[in-house]
Amino acid sequence: MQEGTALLKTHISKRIFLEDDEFEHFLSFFSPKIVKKRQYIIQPDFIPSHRNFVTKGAMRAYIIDASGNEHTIQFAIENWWITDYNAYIYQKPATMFVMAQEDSTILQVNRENEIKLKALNPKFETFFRIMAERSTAYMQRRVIERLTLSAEERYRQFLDKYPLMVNRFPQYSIASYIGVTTEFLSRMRKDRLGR
Amino acid sequence: MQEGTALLKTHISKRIFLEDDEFEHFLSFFSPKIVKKRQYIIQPDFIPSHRNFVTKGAMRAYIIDASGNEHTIQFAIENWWITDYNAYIYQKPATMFVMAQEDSTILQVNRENEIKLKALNPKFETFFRIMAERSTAYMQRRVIERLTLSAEERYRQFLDKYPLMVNRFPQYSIASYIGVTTEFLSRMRKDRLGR
DNA sequence: CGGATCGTTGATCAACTTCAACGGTCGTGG
DNA sequence: CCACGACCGTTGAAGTTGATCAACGATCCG
Repeated sequence: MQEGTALLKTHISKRIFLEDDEFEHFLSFFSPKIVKKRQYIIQPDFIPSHRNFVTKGAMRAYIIDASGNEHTIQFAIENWWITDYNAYIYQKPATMFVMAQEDSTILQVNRENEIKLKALNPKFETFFRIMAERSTAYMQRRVIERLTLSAEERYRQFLDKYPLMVNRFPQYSIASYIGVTTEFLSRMRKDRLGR
Repeated sequence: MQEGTALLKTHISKRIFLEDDEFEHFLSFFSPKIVKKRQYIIQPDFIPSHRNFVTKGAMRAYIIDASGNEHTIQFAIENWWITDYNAYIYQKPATMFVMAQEDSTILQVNRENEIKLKALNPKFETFFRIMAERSTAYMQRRVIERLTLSAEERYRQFLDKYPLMVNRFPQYSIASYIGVTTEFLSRMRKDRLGR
């Protein structure tokens, strides 16, 4: 078994129960890939072929808007999935960049294999259903936070929820994730937070 | 067959293929409910027992934040699902209100029946997986819009995407959905939009 | 008819952005 | 192994966007 599959196995077993041979079958559809820091696995205008599970390192998905500003959509470190979700699901050209923030290793399924997996075993289908449900819930929480909290509160929540992310991603990317400019985050940290 | 199930049947058949008896089986887990204007089907602190499919009328999910301001999380008219997603999925106390904006009719599944359905037939599981995947994609688009667009652009997009919603929900609820105050939306409409 | 509900308008204010400049650090090539 | 440039965070000053508060008018419905 490849390096890193142990992490994915644990990840899966927290969501569904699989027999050993089912695990092996499931994992056989994934292939490992090494990505060097600053290298891209998804770029705008190309259809993203894979859903990616990070087994080592740190990756980041972001968009560049009409005025050239960068907005972080998602962070991913070990045990997180990352892709341009819309583009991957509907197999349309990506609008995001997904970039390695550190030298990383990921496990990839491509869209065809994912579809095969879902058809192969109802448990696999269940796994993807649970993932999607939780993602929806997660994204909805993010929408709610954006509607109801101030910039400072959003930053505090971020520190609280993702303490492991804080030191592995540049500050400007965290600023753009919570929806403020680098400068303003810098000022908040200086004026209002004890760090 | 109950009134309204025809809508749900069409809705399902756009996502998965079912035989007639499977349809009937699926639909037998749902029950219709009539909700009068201004009546609530979900309230904070109560665990939401149902996922709701609107067959007639209009419903709205919103949150009241710490300073007493209302924020619309979701609109639903005919053929839309609505619930407090986080609370329903994890069976925790709701944080949202879900209210009928017009006299409405909905079809309800409760959590236990939904779980039974998923276990009963892999196709049913697939249906819920597809719903969840699309919801994730949808919510992610909303996050991206909020990060990259101005208030005016968000309102224009709303008009563009949900022309049917505009006349069925009060303006302040649309304002809070796109993340501005009623007053500011009113001014935008006056100053900058031809209506 | 009368109150609730909703949208509008004006004046002022706060949150956050923009632009420009600077300083530190880190990694890479010569 | 040093120097230089990229990268990143910080700071200041001024500008915008959108919020807040208060008042008013219209409409709808019972």
